[in-house]
Amino acid sequence: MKQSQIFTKTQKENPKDEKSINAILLQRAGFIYKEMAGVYSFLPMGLIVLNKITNIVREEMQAIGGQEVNLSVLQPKALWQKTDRWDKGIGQEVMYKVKDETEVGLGPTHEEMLTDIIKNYIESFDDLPLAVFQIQTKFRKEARAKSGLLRGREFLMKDLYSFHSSQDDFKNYYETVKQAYFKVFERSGLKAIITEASGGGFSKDFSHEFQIISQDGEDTIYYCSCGGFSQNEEIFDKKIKNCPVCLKELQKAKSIEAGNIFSLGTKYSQSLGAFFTDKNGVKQPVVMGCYGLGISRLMGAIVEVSNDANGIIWPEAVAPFTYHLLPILSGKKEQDEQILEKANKVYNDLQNKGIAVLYDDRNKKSAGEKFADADLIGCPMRLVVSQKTLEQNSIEAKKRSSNETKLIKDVKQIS
RNA sequence: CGGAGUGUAGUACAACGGUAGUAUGCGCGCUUUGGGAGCGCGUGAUUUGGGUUCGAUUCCCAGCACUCCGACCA
Repeated sequence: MKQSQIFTKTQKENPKDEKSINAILLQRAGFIYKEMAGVYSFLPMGLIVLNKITNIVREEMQAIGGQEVNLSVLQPKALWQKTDRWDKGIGQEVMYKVKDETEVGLGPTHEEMLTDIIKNYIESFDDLPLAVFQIQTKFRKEARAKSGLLRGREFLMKDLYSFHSSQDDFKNYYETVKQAYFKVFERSGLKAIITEASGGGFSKDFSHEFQIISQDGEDTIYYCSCGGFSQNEEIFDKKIKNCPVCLKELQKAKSIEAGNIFSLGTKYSQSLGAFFTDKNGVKQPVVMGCYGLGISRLMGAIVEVSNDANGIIWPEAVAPFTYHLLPILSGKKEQDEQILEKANKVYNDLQNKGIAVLYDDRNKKSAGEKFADADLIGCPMRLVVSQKTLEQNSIEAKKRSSNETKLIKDVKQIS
């Protein structure tokens, strides 16, 4: 991609009225555009990143047998009344409602809708288990949207629901999902701490959050570095001082809840009539689990934990481009032609290899501005072609995360 | 939803109740090119509605918007 062709531009100044790092850097670098509090549009580079995270999540959900669907955003009122959530709880507090000829809600979550669908197809124990997920924009009327992508009123979320014929089968699948979540975070370049949380009336054994430690997080967790213990402040007994596993002193930290998984039991299957016939011919309610993961929030969290004074430092797996190629001109016509010829060749070589590269072909821009933009945008590797590198018949390479530069002879060395 | 703060060029900031200014961006010209380059010319703004006043960007009231703190967050 040629930088001159992208319709976004970087901004030198921090936006007024934004305090959180992710909101400041993502807007300055041109990844997102703020429409309202908690509502952002994704611009070309922002969408590339969002799609990369989406694909990681999709692959891991498919790997554990999840079948992808796309449920409607518009939700019928009658369905939510069956679970008594239209006038109470989430339906009353956070669902946007639209009243025209009929009244409908904009989906904040999809237990009702999906349970209502699957009950038409699940009849026998033979039809279970089943795991269904979607990656979709959710709407929630947050009383206080804040911190850029960390808490929005419109956001991209993956929601997986599982359906089982027994509690034991659910338990096994719950463990499988846990491992899949760890893979998602690891692939996204994040360290997530699995944390026990309040179970919404169910056992805390089956309610876990995946927390990413960050000062801008809204949650507080008590955890041990050994990985054996972590609890959300909501349920933490303050008398506990040491890790029950390794006996080390517990630590307290602010954190971002990037995902949560929990048991639903038979609450929705009973109220919506999702039953199956067991081996003995007895009618039983389907046992359910629910597993959420905020994809746009994850993008914000990555920026929160991976940045420096000059900008974003994208982990390679989610970076908008792997390489940022900068020709630095000399002002002398003959040399500049050589510099551009070399840079063009490097660009074409990388493109031909299928490697994502952002080429800063804005030749009116000064060297300083190009470097500053490269740091702000945060591609993992920077390549420079200049008079200096030409004299040594080489290209300069530098990792965004490091200050060291090295000269390489050819792009073959860097793939 | 309660509390506090802030609304001025695309962006970031100034302006005693009396001609709205600076920086940056953008356009043109020339000079520049390894960390947001220089000079010249040009472009471009007071959140909305009331009120006080001879006169309001400025003071008062209300709305709207944004940020922060709190409550809330299946």
